[in-house]
Amino acid sequence: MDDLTEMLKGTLEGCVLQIIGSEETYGYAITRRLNELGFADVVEGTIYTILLRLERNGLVQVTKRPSGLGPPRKFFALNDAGREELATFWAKWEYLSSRIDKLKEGGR
Amino acid sequence: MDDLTEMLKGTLEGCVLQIIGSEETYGYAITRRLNELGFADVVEGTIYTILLRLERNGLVQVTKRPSGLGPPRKFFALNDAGREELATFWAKWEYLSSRIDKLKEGGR
DNA sequence: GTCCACTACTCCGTGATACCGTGTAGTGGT
DNA sequence: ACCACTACACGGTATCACGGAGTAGTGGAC
Repeated sequence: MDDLTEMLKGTLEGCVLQIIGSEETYGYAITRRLNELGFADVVEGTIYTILLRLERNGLVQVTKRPSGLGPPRKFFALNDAGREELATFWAKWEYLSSRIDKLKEGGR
Repeated sequence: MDDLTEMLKGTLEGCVLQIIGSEETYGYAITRRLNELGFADVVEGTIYTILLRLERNGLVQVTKRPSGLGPPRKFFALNDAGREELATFWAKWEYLSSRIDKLKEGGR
């Protein structure tokens, strides 16, 4: 699938929130997970900027743990604000995707 | 629904293409149509920049016609390149929305 | 007959976001 | 010693939707 960059704007952050919400994890693993899920072109740099933003916005709780396999990992977990943000994201996604699907169906 | 701005990136242009593809129309009417369809906060300025971009990228055929109700209207219709771009857009949308829905369902 | 509302188009600057390339580090295998 | 893989960080770039302001044309209210 060719370039999805623009379409990912606004949704990729939500995807990261969802992944963090389902289990405490770290940047490198999140990137691999997204790649597996079909977001093939997403690279680490992108995920790290998103994680830094989540941290800055107070949506996650961060814990640094040694890895035994490379440098220490920064584990991310959602806090209450993060869970709320995730719910908002899904509400927006439902809203948007329903409108667009309607438009596709001939949309009157 | 609160701010969808970021989520619309990359999709709004496709929506405009779809509307133009279903009937030859002009900027002001496209904006009203989108508002009706639930894209409530989309404003004229946004649509005009998209229309200028479509024109610049050679995806539309433009015809100016007098209105009898205000200034003349610029009618837009898809050309072959535009129809191709529209098909690409829907393919991307299908791809992306299926991945995201899968992620939402617990996505492993 | 002057003001206002509605239609219709244009331009410019702003902010948010994903991407890219590069760099730094730690561990383990050959 | 070198290389591959893991893991994080940073700085610059392009794209896009938005906001605001401006310009025009028509017709109705008073």
